[in-house]
Formats: sequence, C-alpha cells, structure tokens
Amino acid sequence: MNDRETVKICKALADENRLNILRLLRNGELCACHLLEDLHITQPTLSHHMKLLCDCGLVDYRKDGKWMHYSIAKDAHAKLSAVTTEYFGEEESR
Amino acid sequence: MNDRETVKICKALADENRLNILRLLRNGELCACHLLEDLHITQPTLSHHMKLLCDCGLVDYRKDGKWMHYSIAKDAHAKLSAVTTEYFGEEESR
DNA sequence: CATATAGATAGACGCTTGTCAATATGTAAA
DNA sequence: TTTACATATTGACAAGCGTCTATCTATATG
Repeated sequence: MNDRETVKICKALADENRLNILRLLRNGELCACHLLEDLHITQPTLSHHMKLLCDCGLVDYRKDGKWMHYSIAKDAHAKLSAVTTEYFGEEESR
Repeated sequence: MNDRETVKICKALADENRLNILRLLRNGELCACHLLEDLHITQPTLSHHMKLLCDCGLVDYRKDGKWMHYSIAKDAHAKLSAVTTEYFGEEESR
C-alpha cells in the first residue's frame, strides 16, 4: 500500500460523522436511509461521506432496487493493520 | 479514546510529508535539522508538522540545548491498534 | 554583550473539505 | 405513464489545512 492510498484511508477516518457511520456498520449491513436516521446530517451529506468511505476501500456497497446497503469491507481491518505495521512496527513492545 | 482524539490521530496521518517523517523516525530518534535535510519543505513547515504529530501523541520530543530530538511515541502502535479494534473488530477473520 | 544557529510563531495565500439547498437520476408501484 | 421514493450530483459557502516568507525566541559561543 503506497502513501497516497494510506493518506486516502486516514482522511476517510478523520471525521467524526464517518467514524459514527463505521460504528453503526459494525453490527452488520445497513441501508443509507437507516444510517440517515441516526446521524444529524442531510441526505446529500451522507451520500458524500459514503462515497469517501467506499472509495478508500473501507466500506462495501450493494445496490438492491432503490436501496443502497453498506457494510464494513472484509479487508478493512487488514488495511488499517498494514498502516500500523508500516509506520509503528510489528509489536507494541518496542 | 474518544472520537475527537481518534480524528486528531487520523488527521495527523493524512499527509504524505508526515508519513515520511514517521518513516524516518522508525530507525530511532532524529533531530529536526536532520529531518529537514530529507524532506523538501521549509523549516517552519516542518515545525508545523512536528507540532501536529506531537499534539496527537504519536511522536515524543526531547529538547537538548538548541536541538529538538523527535522519536515515535512508545504507545503509538497501541493507539493505532485501538482505533483498528474500535471500528473494525479484534480479528481480521470476520 | 554581540553574533550565530536551531527552532517556533505570525500572517498571508490558494486549495481542500464538510455542509446544505436545489436538482437530477434511477427504480418501483399505482 | 404518472407518481412517489431512495439516492446521487451540482453549485455555493465557510472553515480548515499545507505551504511559504518574515520575524521572533532561545541557546550557545566569541
């Protein structure tokens, strides 16, 4: 993973609303309208955030008729672990 | 670790110059003037980046006369691991 | 004290980002 | 086909960020 990709992922994580979205998705797939109920933002703003989260590969989407279903990407954990290892080493015992 | 703190850490990681600084520090403590040689930025810009990295707790500093020595914080790995766990779970096998 | 050097701070500038209202697109149902 | 609904896109705006030049502060040395 190159620096540009790392920056993209870290930027995606650097917003409280997007962190809340990820927390909501931890329990499993959710559709956009459900996310919208729990966040105090407008629908276009949510759409914007979901685009950033999907573009950096942390979130997957599934289109089902009119609805968009979002979920944490399978390799999201691995991606962030790779960042940790790259800059801070393998173990927490330095 | 609350969301505001997480955002602060992720913002600090969301810049290529700062990622390069962390990579340089992986081999051990370095003084600001040495960092400056390897990065194509001015001294005030480096000072700005170091402030962000120190303020979020990823980097430690030690003042020695005129020189500032920077190093990766002891718990930097643990901090980023905590972020990973908080939003993406304990294991990579979901 | 005067000078030199390492680093921090202030202020300015252009670019990016988060947000919203308005509108467009796509899908389903009447 | 018309209507309703879910989501995406556009355009605007204020706030934030990365960078620079200029200047300040602190420390060491002649």
